[in-house]
Amino acid sequence: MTADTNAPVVNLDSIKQACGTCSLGALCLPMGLDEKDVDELGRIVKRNRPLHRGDHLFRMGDPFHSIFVVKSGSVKSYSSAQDGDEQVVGFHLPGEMLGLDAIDRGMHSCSAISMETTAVCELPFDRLEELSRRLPSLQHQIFRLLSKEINREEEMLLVLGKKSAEERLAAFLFSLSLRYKRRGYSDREFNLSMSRQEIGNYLGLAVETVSRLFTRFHEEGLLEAQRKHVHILDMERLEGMVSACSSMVNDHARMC
Amino acid sequence: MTADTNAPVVNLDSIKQACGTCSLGALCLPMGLDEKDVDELGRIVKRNRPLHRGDHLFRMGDPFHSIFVVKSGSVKSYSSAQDGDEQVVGFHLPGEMLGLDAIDRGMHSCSAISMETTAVCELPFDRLEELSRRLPSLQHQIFRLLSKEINREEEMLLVLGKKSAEERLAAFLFSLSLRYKRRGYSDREFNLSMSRQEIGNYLGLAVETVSRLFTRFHEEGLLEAQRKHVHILDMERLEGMVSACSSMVNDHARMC
DNA sequence: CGTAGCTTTGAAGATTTTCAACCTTAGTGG
DNA sequence: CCACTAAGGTTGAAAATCTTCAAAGCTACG
Repeated sequence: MTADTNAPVVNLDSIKQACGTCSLGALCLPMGLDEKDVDELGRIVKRNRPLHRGDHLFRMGDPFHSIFVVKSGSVKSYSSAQDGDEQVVGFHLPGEMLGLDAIDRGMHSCSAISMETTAVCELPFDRLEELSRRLPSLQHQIFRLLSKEINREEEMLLVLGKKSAEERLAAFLFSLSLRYKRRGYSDREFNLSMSRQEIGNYLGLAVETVSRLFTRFHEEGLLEAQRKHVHILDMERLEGMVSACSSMVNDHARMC
Repeated sequence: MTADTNAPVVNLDSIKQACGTCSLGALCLPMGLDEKDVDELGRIVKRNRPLHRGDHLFRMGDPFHSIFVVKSGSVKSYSSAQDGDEQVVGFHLPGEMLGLDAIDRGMHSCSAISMETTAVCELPFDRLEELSRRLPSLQHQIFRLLSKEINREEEMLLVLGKKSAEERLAAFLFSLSLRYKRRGYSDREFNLSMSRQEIGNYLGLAVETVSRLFTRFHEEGLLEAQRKHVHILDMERLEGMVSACSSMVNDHARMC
């Protein structure tokens, strides 16, 4: 099993090109900003030291200062009920943003934990807010970003409210596939950074159900799955299982 | 059965007072805006003719121009999967906002339909955006609004992902109660504007399950329910059933 | 006053969870 | 380098929850 299954298939330049105006390392920048604006935005970005697996980016109740963009690795955001078990709110892959739900109350309403070695950019929100006053296109971009996150969660409501266990897992895998593809990774072969338990906590299913579904998908020739490593064999059928519904094709808020 | 169970218990003035800077009829205005700003905001608000039961405010796919605030009545927003059955995304009561999910793609990603005679204010988003460039506190308010909607939906994810049918209905009723209370209506007695089917489509349950739960709640002395009319008898126990989880206490984005 | 549309109720069925046990793998320390 | 261990993953059987199907009751409205 190769260790770098998730390595880019296309080179960074072509991603940048596809994104329009990208810089700031892995951070995708809003389109519609000129070079000077991008510079200004670049100046407020903080680069933090990398997080290790299990490190918290923030915890529920922490005061809100910044939103974060995943540069590499992956982050899980989750809220936990009194009884201890967690509802995973989202898995954040490189290029995706988190912390947007904290703007309202000025504190984080869910926790975020690194699922592997992860690098993030930190965007202090007060600076971003101030900058967006002067840059209309940035303001618009942030409105869109927030709206995008609302959309993603509305799709998730549809999945949790209407879909069977099978459809949920299919939608989840298809969504992951799409998100990797968009970033130039393989859409057919990747390593999950989350456990079966965490997938269950995301999809509202018991671990055992998730495990059984992986087994069934395997038996049906839909995919090969050895623990974290997933190889999708029949993408069309997978898509068919998903697009019976409107799906889960959105990734998290991204700047482009 | 009185027709005006949902009539305000306190008078309008005291609601205004509680809201801070309220005007524009039933529309609550952002706090932190001075009178001049409020005037400016007031000038961009369009007042539409009232909607009748069954009128669409917008449909999925419609181009996005405005966000809406419910002044009186109630609106259901829903997305429908290919197979026809709908997932209710939210019920919008007076003072609550809808249409925020359309900003990202420039078109509505769900439909909104009036559940009874309803009055709404229309806020053209381009004007709002332009105005918020000049009014930092308005900009901040809109960021918060969008974030609040993300929060509400994250709570809903927790409900759909982790809660039993009983807990879901309890959370729903408790949430309604709280939202009515905040606006000066009775929190113990109100008329539902949605059918059992629509409640089911919101909570991810079959109609029959919803109906049976109402019956059970009635038998247990939790409430009296005659079709649309609900009288909560044991608020503490209801709250207990809900706060076992973190609940569904948020209403939709509101300006104050 | 009749009818259509909601609501309720019962019984059977399906899906998913729970409980319990066992298997596999990665990591640890001898 | 190997054995051990803990954590994660899988599997089976029983149980619970919820849905589906079918039918009947109620009520609002024309």
